Amino acid sequence: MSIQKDGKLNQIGTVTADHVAAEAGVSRWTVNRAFRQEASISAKSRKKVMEAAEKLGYVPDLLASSLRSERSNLVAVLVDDFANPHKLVMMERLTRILRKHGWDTLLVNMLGEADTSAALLSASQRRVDAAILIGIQFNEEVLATALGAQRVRKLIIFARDSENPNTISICCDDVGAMTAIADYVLNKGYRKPLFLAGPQTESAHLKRKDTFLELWRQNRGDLPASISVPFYDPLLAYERTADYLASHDRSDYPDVVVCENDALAMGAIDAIRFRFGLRVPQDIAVTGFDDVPQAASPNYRLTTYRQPISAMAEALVEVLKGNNDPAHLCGFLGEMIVRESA
Amino acid sequence: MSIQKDGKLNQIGTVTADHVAAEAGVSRWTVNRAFRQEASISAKSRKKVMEAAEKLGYVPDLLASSLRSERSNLVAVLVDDFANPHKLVMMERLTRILRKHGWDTLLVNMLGEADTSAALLSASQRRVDAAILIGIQFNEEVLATALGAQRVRKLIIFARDSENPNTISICCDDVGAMTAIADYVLNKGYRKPLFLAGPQTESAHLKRKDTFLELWRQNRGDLPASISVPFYDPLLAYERTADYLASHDRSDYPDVVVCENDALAMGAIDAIRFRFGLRVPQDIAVTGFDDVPQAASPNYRLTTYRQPISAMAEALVEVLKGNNDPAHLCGFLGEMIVRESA
DNA sequence: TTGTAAGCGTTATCAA
DNA sequence: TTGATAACGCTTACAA
Repeated sequence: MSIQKDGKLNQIGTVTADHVAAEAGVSRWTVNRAFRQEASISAKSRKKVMEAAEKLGYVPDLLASSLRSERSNLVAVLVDDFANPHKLVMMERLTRILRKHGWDTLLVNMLGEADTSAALLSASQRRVDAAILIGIQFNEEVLATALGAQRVRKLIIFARDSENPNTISICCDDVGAMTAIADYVLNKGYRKPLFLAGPQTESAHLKRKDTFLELWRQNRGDLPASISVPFYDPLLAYERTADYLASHDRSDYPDVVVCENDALAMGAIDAIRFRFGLRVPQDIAVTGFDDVPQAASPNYRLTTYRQPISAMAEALVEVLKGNNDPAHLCGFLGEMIVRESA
Repeated sequence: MSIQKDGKLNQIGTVTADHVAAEAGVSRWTVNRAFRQEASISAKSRKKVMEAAEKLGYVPDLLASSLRSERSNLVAVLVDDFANPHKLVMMERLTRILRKHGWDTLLVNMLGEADTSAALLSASQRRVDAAILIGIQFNEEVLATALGAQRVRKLIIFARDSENPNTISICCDDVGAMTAIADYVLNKGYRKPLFLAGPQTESAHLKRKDTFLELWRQNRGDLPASISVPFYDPLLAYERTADYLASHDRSDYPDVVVCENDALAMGAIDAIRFRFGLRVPQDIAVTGFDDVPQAASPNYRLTTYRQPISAMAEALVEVLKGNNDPAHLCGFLGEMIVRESA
């Protein structure tokens, strides 16, 4: 593919900065400078270098670059919950925006809580600039231990709030969001909500349930009922909702089920309709959270809340660049998406 | 964190093989050998090294390793279609199985057909052992050009069939799969199928539509109608199906809609139900392909076909290891998943 | 089985 | 603005 200095054909066709330097009649370091924005280099030199690079098909080797420098321009995204379609949305946004700003993404499938340490190890062995957790099962304690042992430069919890002082959380304001939902539900005249929550783990968590219950109590005086499932799985939500309804008298049914996210909301809707033959929203209304693509389907027409994922991803980039004060990154506000389910 | 040879505190706390070597009283190369399975090293030396490594918190640096050797144990997965939930299933399987065998995954968000080249460039700059395409929009021509220019060692098309001789396709046998579906539909007594296909692009494609139509013609003598949408998007499938039904007399309605995948099938079901008030399967039946998690929901209860993704991913690993004959990798057979939609 | 020399392609640092 | 030296941490090849 390309000829090396010694004339030998290189196995993977590598063209190095030295080749370009020889072609352009400059030094290797000038070639390097031509490929960075901030470098002090004359326009003329840069032009010469770029033409030579184009001609030879040179691109900088990010591996070698990462080895010598303190940056790899690589981040790891750790995911442990591929059942929730919202993960797909987050991955799409994160990878797109990270790539736009020059970062590549290492996708690490965390096989469970016990795998946290191994997953972080994988990331650290590639010298990622940061590890981003968009999972749910990681345990704060395991995390702290793993973090101490591994040389992960930054640990970012995305779309979730962590108590761990060594991590940076980027998430939306759960109080603000739940206030929007509670206001909507109240204004629509619902009076008997049931809260359907996800895993009640000790890991970085969502304050949505407690926030909603407290807001409701402040407004109406009574504390709504709540149920939960161990995973954000629509089928579990289906079963749990069905159990709840089956164990209550029709007169004790909620008039609205407020769900911690869309995955749960869709399961709840299915149960209300297919297990009890009731109508949504006429008999029981349902609200979600996330606005996954399926929420818009004619089946669900889900009233939900959309987090500003793109803005959150942009903030993450600022953190990577070191431009952001990590203290104020959990105040993002989204918007109510009103459809027909409530 | 750790002390270097020169006594300086290393910024990122790096413990190198040299540190471990000093601690264990062996050479750096013995440390290296201790960390590989095939190396010729005495059990005693290995034990000494491993204890020292444990004590110092040493792990090999994959970046430095990749730089010198011909392998990076890193593969890129290029995705351009985050709307289809089946992508989430494939990513979960691929990352899990790759990681099990020692490969890390670079997730590259291909922003469109025109981005093929840039996406492959990203991958090549990290020296991936292979680039795996699970997208749909890449163009054969662009691919060929990009492939020539970039130093990607292997290009693997996953779950899709490519004509490009320089790529390796790993996919299921579309003829076998469509035969199973056609047989099922015929045996159930349906006589007027409509085929709902995805993008009819020139890129690596699915032969499902042509195969089904031909099988049907051979069996019944008539050629079924077919329609298509430009993306695998349920909402587009909804609109297209609705258009088709609206422009036909009730007596000309199909008795079954055979869909190229589940995403389209779910859109079709929504249209049949919510736009025309018809029942599935009593008025019009629907079949899918992929068996995405949502296909099992009480809403859809979709009769579909499940590809053996895990087996395909294992085959991919064999290709990476160089153990497989790339000639016979499109013969995977899945299984019919029979539910109530047809 | 173990050790030595050389080098992977880039960048930090300093000198010109 | 440009060039030179040394190093990043590891692995290939070969020698002991």
